[in-house]
Amino acid sequence: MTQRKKVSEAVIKRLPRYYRHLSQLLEGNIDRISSNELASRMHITASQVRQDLNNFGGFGQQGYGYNVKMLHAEIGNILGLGQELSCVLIGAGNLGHAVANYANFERRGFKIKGIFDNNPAIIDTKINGLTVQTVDDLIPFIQKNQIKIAMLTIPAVSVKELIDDIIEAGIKGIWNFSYLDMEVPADVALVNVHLSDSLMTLAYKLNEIEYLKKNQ
Amino acid sequence: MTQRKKVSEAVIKRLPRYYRHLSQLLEGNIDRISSNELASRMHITASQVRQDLNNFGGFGQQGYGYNVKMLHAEIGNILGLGQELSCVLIGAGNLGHAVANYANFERRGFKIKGIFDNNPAIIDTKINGLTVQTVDDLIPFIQKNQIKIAMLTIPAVSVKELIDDIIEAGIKGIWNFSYLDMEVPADVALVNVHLSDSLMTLAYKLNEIEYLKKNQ
DNA sequence: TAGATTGTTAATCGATTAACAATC
DNA sequence: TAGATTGTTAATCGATTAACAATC
Repeated sequence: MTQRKKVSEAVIKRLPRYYRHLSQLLEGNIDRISSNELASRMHITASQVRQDLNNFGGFGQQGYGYNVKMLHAEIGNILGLGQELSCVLIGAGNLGHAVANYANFERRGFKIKGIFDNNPAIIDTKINGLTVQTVDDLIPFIQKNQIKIAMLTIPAVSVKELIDDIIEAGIKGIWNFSYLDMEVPADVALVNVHLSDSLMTLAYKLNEIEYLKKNQ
Repeated sequence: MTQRKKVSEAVIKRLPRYYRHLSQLLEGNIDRISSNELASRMHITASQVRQDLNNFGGFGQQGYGYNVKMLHAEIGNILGLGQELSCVLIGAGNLGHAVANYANFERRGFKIKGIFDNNPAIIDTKINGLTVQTVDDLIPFIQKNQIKIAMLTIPAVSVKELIDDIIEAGIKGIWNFSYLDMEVPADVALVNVHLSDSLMTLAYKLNEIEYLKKNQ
C-alpha cells in the first residue's frame, strides 16, 4: 500500500492513464521519460504530472526524469494491480457477455469466479468457460468463495433488490452499469459506468459545436 | 439550441443525471420540485442545482420551485435529445453486440444505421435487424447516409487506421470504447468510455478503503 | 562542473458553497 | 400579505499551473 493522504478523485482517474502511457513506453523500449515529455503525450501539463505523482512519493530524479519501468511498477502497485481480485458478474445479457469476455480485465487481476442471471433461458449456458447460475445461488456463492467485487450488468430495478444482500454477504467493491445512482456504505467502493449518460454528453457536445459554428 | 456561454465539463456530466432524476419524478407523477429536494435526491447541494441550471436559463419560480415536466423537457432539449442522430457502429464483437442491442440509446434518438466489422466470420450475420458489413464499405456508407456519429468498439490499433478517414467522411461525434487517448479536430466531439480505466479506479478505491481500515 | 529536471511552494484559476435580496 | 424559494453575487474551497531552489 503506497498511498498516504486523501487523494482527489481527479488524480485517481488519471492514474490508469499514466499506467497506460507508461505501458506503451515500456513496449517501445524507452527507459526514461521527463515529466515534460510524458505530459505532452498525455495532453496535460508537466506540473500536473509532477504534482500527481508526488501524491504517492518522489519517483523521479532531478536532472534525469523518471525511470519508465520503475514508475510503471509503482503506479501498478498504487492501483493495486497484480493481486487477484475475485469477482462475480451479475447479469449475463449482452453487456454481461461483453464484460465476461474482456480478457483485459483478467490481465489486470480481476478474476470472474461466477456468473449469475435470473433468466431461465440463459441459466446453465456457458460464457467464457463459466456456467451461468441462478441468482438464487448468488449470496451463498459470494460467502463461500469470499468474493469481493460485484459487476452489475442488470437493470436498475434488479440492482435495488440485490444490493443490500450482496454487501451484507461481503462485497466490498461494485462496478455498476445499471442506470441508478446508488448509495453504499463508506467501506464499500463504488464505480459507476453510465453508458446512457456518456452518450448523452456526446449529444450535448455535438449540439454545442453546431451552435458555436452557427454563431461564427 | 439553448446554451449560451461555455459550460464546464463538470456541469455537462451532471446534465444526464438531472435528466434521469427528473424522468423518475415524472414517472412518480410529481409536478414540482425545489432545488433543495432535487439536490438531496442526487446527493449534491441545492446551490449547485441552481447554479447548474442557471447556466442555461432561469427555469424556476421563486416561492414555488421547478415544474418537473417543464424542466425535464428543457434539459432534454439542452442535451439535444429527441432529434434523430444517425450512427454507425464499428466493431461487432461482444461489446458491439451490447451497444447494438441497447434499446435505451434508440429511445434517446441515437439510431444505428449500419454495423461494420472486418472479421469474415461476423460479416453478413444479423445483429438487432442489421446485417454486419465489411469495413471496406464503411466510408461510402458514412458519406451516402450522412452519418454523424461513430461508435467505436474495435481495438485501438484499428481505430488508429480508421479515425482520419471517418472524420474526413463527415463524422462529427465519436463514442470511443477503445483503449486509446485520441486527438480529434476541434469541431469533432469525442467522448471516451475506457472500461479498463474505470475498473482500475475501482481497484484503487478498494485498496484505499482497506488501507484506511488498517490504520484505524 | 554545468545542464537538466525534479520536488515543492506559491499564485492562479475555476468550481462549489453560502448568503441574501428579489419575487412569486 | 407572509412564506417559500429562486436567481445571483460573494466567499470559500480545491485543483491546476507557474516558478524556482534543490540536487542528480
